[in-house]
Amino acid sequence: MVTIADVARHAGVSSSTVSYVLSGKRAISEETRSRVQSSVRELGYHPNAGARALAARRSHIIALMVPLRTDVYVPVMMEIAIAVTTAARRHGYDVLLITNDEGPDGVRRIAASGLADGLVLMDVELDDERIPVLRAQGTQAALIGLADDARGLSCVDHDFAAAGALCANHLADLGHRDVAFIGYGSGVYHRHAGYAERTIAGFRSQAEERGLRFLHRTCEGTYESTAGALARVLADRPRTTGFVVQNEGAIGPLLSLLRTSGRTVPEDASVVALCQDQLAEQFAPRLTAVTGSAQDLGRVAVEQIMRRLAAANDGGRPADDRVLLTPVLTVRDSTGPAPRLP
Amino acid sequence: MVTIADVARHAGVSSSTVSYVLSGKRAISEETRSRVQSSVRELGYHPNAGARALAARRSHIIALMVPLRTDVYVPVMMEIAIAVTTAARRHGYDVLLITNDEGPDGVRRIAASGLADGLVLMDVELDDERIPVLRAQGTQAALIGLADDARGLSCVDHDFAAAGALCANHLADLGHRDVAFIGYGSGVYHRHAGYAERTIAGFRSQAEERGLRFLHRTCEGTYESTAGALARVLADRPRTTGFVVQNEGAIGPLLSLLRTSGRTVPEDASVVALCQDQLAEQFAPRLTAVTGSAQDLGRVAVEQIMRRLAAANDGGRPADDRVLLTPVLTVRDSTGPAPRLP
DNA sequence: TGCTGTCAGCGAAGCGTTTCGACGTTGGCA
DNA sequence: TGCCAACGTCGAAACGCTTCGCTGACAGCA
Repeated sequence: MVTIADVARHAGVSSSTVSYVLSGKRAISEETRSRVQSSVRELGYHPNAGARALAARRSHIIALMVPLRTDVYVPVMMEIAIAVTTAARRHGYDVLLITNDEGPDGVRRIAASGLADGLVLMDVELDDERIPVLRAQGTQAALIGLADDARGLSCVDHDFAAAGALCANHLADLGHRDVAFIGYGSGVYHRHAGYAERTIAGFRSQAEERGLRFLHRTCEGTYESTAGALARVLADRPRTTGFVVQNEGAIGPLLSLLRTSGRTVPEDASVVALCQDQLAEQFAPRLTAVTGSAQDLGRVAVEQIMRRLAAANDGGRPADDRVLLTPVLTVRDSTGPAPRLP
Repeated sequence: MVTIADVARHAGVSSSTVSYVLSGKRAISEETRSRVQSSVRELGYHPNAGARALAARRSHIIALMVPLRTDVYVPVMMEIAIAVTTAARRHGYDVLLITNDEGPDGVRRIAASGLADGLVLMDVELDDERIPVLRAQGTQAALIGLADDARGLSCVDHDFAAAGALCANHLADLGHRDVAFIGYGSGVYHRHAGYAERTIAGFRSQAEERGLRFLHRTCEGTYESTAGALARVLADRPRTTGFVVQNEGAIGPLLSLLRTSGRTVPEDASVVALCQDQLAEQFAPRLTAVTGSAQDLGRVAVEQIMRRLAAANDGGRPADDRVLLTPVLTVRDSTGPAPRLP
């Protein structure tokens, strides 16, 4: 194992000088710097992470807490996780993966052991029990998702209300009057997942503003469940011509079911999906969809943590901020003018 | 911050005694043990990770290197990642997430800095350039996937050859004579991804044994690409009645296309998917599918690393092992007896 | 009674960094 | 020419833990 002392000896300087060359925290003559740097390269020196963390009281690790749940679209989670990792590396940080099932104790463990300098929390509930722990430990954290009380924290999320509103507007613009919103399973709403509630709220208020009549139906994302939801919609409002789906698992079934029931998309029924573009492109017809960038979510969360860390290090109190990413509606082949109904 | 010295003072013992209570590496009287343990609880002590790593020369972290690529089914990657994390926690380990784009340098960095005690590599290519680095650094590692030369490493993977064979057998049993294999995009085969090659190989040899005539077509997983692949199959072998799909993105399109072309599944055409059960259940009709457990993959990899770590710690040379998980074929509604063709 | 062995616990020496204060050396300025 | 500040470098003290060797105390045995 190559240590800083080996590098120092090789370069003919003291180990503190090597440390300063590497950290850039003090002025070093150009000549010494380059000599040290070539010794580092030549010996293949990598600072010992444990020793560094101990001495500097910074682990250069941020923890990412991911849900075990699979009722949300998994590729999005993965995309966020990878974006967090990539962004963190750009700041010289590594990412520790923690699962949600460790709960508040997990947060305590990570914070108290100094394993991580900061925490990114995914799948945050409106009233999340990890948040008080975070505050108590004084850990720097960024939430992906919005919490009721985010004092002392940073948040970033898609603007789901705007996304819902975009859907309502688009269908209204096309002349639809009766529309249905096929959402997540009831469990998602019961645990007050912010993204689900905010989407519906945004959709609802815009729908009302535009004079749309609408139904909201929960759906577990299976074929049967989708069939049930659709059947209830058509039973209650046979004249429904516009559909908004916020449940990746329900998209395929919904398209099949509409076809089976003799409705052609987009001539007889329009479908707007709230999902990633990549997924929207996979269906036939391609889906008009509302999306936000999952990567941006991860990237922004990391930047928020880095800002907080820097502020805390300068003795300041990190400013709380709250970023909402604007969603985009991409018109494809699954939406069209409302049909004339008999 | 609570240190081991605080706990020692609180319990009226020396800090080495606290350490021994926590690690169990020396005999401690029952009375002392319980006194220390309650001090630990009362003070909320968590050992400082950096100090522990420095002194014990063990970080209690394993690194997981995940692909950035998205041409493999992402939920499977996530499932593996979560299984690795969960399994590692059961052994008192945490998981560091590294992305593939760091390549061999990433491996070097992690190993040389002592950040992780072991490494789990996903998406291993047959001739992977990270492997020599692993060997050179003497890092304990487990590969998910099979490499050409795995000396000094442990491997675990699905038995893809057996999976391919299962598909061929199933279709042959049902009386199909002309079958098609819709695979991944050509890039996957060009980089010699083991899972893709081994599936085809297993399928091919069993198909030959059973006297099946078959075609292999690559497919990018989009609607167009699937349409192209299917069109070529039907042009070359119009009597094809059996389909094997190993490409999650192609499943939905394939089913739609078969329907559009006037073929009912399973009466006119049978479809076997190589995909997770969860996905297979989402389609209509539900798909007969061949699967292995992604969770087991992660769990086994962690156990392999733990074994290697334990062996290395006892001064021994860790035994290389290579585990192949047996896949399972679940018959659902997408396969049936071959139709009588005119 | 003295010797040996076991058991519990203690003290101190690291582990490899970072960082603070100190110390020559220069150069600029009066 | 003398003084001071800035610069570049060094030495040493942490950082909080693990672990090795040692020491009493006590029991068993001859």
